[in-house]
Amino acid sequence: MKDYLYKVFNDLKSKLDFIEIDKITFNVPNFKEHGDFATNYPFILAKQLKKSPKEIAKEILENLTDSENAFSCVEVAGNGFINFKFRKEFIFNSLNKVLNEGKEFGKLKKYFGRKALVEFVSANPTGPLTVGHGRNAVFGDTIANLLEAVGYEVEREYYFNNAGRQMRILADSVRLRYLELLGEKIDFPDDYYQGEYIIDIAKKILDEFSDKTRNIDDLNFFKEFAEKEIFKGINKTLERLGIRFDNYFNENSLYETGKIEEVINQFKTKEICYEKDGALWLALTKLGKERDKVIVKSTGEPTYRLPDIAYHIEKFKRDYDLMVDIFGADHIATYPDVLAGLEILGYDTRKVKVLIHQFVTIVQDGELVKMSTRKANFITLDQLIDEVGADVVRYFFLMRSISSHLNFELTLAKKQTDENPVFYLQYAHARICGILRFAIEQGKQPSDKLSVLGEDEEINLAKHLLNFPDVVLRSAENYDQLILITYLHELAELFHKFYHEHRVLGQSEEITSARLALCKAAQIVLQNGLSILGINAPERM
RNA sequence: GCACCUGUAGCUCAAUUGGAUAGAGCAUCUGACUACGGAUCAGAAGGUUGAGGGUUCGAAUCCUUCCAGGUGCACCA
Repeated sequence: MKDYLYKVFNDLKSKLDFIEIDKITFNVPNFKEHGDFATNYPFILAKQLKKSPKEIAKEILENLTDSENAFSCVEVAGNGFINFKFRKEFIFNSLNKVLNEGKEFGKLKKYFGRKALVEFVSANPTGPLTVGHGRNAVFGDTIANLLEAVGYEVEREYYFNNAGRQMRILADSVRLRYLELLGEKIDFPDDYYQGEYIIDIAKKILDEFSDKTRNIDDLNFFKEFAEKEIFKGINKTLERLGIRFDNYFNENSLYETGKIEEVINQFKTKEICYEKDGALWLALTKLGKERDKVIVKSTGEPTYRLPDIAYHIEKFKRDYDLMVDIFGADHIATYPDVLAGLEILGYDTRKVKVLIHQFVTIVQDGELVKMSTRKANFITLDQLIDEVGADVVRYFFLMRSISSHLNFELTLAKKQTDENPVFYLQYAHARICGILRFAIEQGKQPSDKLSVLGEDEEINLAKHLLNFPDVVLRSAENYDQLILITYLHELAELFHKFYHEHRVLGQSEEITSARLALCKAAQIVLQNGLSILGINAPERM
């Protein structure tokens, strides 16, 4: 429907030369008396044309040609809105597009031929994924799905660091637990990894090597073993949520291939860094930033900024049109430095999109569940999936805007009742499947003659279904999964209303067939939408 | 102290990015199947959008000053 509106306004350009298509927006009004779509375009033109919005609206209206006879009513309303109402025949005929395209309905070509990289999770292999990583993982995967839906060729990438102090402590934690299992009396340090999973890894070493590795004091052995085990666990958890990565990028490789050194040299050539107190500083104040930042410590080790910059340069070299980074709120202060560094070196940072999500807290029985990684009393993502299942986990992580804190209500998530919002969507789908199963038993078929329909609930549902591609587009372009979620919720609601008011089966042949087709279309859109969210559309519940 | 995020119905959150009368779910109260799944539907009640000021045809949204909560502010990542 929106396509048609843009087409109509495009035709208008030959008559009214002030029309600029990319400045026009159409939206679904809050009140149905205002029609199916409305535009505020006359208001936008008012200043430029020095006329009242109302006059402009009238002028547009007089020149509009409805070539396909799609509108039942077009009118100027309020002080200059233009409202459009579509004929039901146009709506129901358009619905055949949904049925014909099936799984492809909602897949767009707009960004076809462009490459996107989505980097997310990127947790270092020091322990199982936490609930916080869960939000990052599910959101990142959904953004990747959305970009795919609008035509991008998407790669999912996991960036990790398996060097440095953290990993040494991890390795030594495992070593000590292993020795403990061998009966040695160990004084386990407070600032080591306390988690149960460390003991599990130690047990695996014991199983595999018995006491042969007892006297190994090379931490590398323990490090590699632990890393392998932890990654295995992380991937298993992600797999349960339906998340798979195309690439794993090891930060260490940047050192091995001399990329870090390269970046330093480039900064030096640009004369944008200087030495002070034995450290190398990046002169960000020259770019109008508040303060300079250290890129190489006096110990000779780079700070995180350098590898992060080098990593992004590698991404640029791989020639993506879009690079999305997904971080938790704790990274808020770090990425501006990285972007500044890239800009100094002449990279177009508009291709980098940084999405920051706020933290997750677990609420149980109205009380905050306190979590601390050091004490290892955190809830792992795996435990969460055990408790409520993958679909609920995904939905709960997606149902809030990323800029808001997320209270994961465990008590609510566990409920298999109408209080749990994910079931509302899934139930609508299961219900449709029920009807379609029943129809097959009775030998009824959907037809393509939908325009025999005309009840309010049928029209409302049909119109909503046709908006799906536009919702996918808006959702992807705004990196906002909530637009899609809200849409699907409304869709389920409209279907339930329709279902309640009108029976599908047991009507006249042509009505039953047409309603079956409407159900089928609703099923397609629900499936396609849920699939972008990575949530199952069950046939039975 | 500085930067970023948040503040909307009793609770958890929306609001097509500056649009028309601020909407959902839960909780509360009323109602609705001898037929396709009642995990549903219809209705009631619930609001000075944290507070004040400003910008304009028009503000929950933008600017500004406060108030409250969260996160970060290292030669940690």
